[in-house]
Amino acid sequence: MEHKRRSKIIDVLKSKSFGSEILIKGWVRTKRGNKNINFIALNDGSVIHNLQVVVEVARFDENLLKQVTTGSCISVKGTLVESMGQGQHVEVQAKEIEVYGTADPETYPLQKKGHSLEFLREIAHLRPRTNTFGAVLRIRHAMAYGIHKYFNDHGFCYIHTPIITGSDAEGAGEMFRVTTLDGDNPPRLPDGHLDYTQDFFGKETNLTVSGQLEAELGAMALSLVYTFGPTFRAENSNTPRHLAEFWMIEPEMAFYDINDNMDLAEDFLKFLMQYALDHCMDDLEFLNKMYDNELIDRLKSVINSRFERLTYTRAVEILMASGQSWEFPVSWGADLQAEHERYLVEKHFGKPVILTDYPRDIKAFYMKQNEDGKTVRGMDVLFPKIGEIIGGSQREENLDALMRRIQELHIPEKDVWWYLDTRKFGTAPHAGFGLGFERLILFVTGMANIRDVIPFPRAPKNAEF
RNA sequence: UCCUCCUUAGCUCAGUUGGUUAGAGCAUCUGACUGUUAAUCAGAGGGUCGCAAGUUCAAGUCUUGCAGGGGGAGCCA
Repeated sequence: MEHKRRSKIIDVLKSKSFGSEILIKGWVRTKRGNKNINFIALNDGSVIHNLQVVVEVARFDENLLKQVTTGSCISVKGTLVESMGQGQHVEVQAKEIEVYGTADPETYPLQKKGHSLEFLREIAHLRPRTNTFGAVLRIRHAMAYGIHKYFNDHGFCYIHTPIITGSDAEGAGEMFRVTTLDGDNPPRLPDGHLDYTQDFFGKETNLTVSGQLEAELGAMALSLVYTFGPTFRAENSNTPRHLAEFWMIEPEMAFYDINDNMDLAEDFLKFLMQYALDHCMDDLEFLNKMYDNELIDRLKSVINSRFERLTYTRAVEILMASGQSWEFPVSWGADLQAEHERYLVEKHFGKPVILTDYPRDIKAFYMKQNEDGKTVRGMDVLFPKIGEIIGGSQREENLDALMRRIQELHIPEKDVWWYLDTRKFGTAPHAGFGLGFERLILFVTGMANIRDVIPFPRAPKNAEF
């Protein structure tokens, strides 16, 4: 029995083997034509472009062709030919068509005409079949691969940190509880509190808000490590830049100080932008045309710019001298507001900015304390359009200094004894940062809402699909 | 969570100072057309105006509450 292998449309479109027999499979985007000839635009997700299938109506059963509608899935055997029409170089002259799955045109939600992104969010199970989400998902894949490639090529070891954590000391926000206790009738202690000793892990557990503390443990053995996994925040954040479930990349490097950390962050981001330009140009051109006319120029400009590095203190001086009127006043010691960051990145410098040496009271306990007693060696990378894309720091490796901070902030020592042990046994200067994967994808795709760069977004009041 | 705007046909929207039978484009269906490119042309079908209550002779339109969504802010990645 003859068995022919399916060709991917991305390869067919590049092929010049005119006259050869090929087999293609995919989903119908549109069908048009007249009673003599039909044109089917077929897409299999391998590339944003469709392959045109030419159907001589007389050669096929009428009922078969009736089933070929927008959204249906078909298999086509035919001859690869040079296109007689405009708009494409190659097309397939159909000889056999098999319908795998019909799609009732009366009820299939996707039309050949464009849909709003808001509507597509309501049909997230079908939106990968659109040009936009095909492009976003291919870019998202390329960025995930590029991240692993970058770290692998630079001698980093990929560490899998736990999704379920028994520590609530990470201090990165509200957590989702993980439990097998009976929600209707949970065991309670005499004082009324839940009795977690009867829970699955014998203690209170949550979904992770960061893999950083565990990544630091890895860096204290393997020197260069990174995590890349899901992260969960139970914050009631309703913005185009926040998700309850998102993916984060967290490299952690022994023997790096904050300047090494900044060098890595800048080089890493530029590598990823270049990787997108090198491997996703078809998709970027589509997004550039449909959503953001400056997208490709912006990616190139980031690659070619030197990120501006300055201290928080210097940034405050610039903001106070700017003559701008702020909704929130600028003062040393207060966290910078979105409007302040945007001014620095988009107006004052016109390129990515890395702010360092923040007041210690507005930053996490693990950041390396400076000699001035007021600031810590934190760093935030601020990007145009999306704001903070990376947050990181040199870590406090001195046990006494770290202990003082933990006591000041009333962090229970019993929860972080294992973290403190790294400072007790062979401590080393080290640094790291966290990159929000979806924020990276936002920047690289030019999409405006973070719910449109993850297949199935999780956000307050939204866990469908 | 706060501020603000929105919710009318499958989709995107219009709907006047409250007034009789709620409109358009696209999509869908039927027909026409010998190579189309978001094909084109002609015709047809398609609505509990987000949900609930209230004001009024009369509510898509005004008021209140609730739900969902967009934008901005906070929290952050």
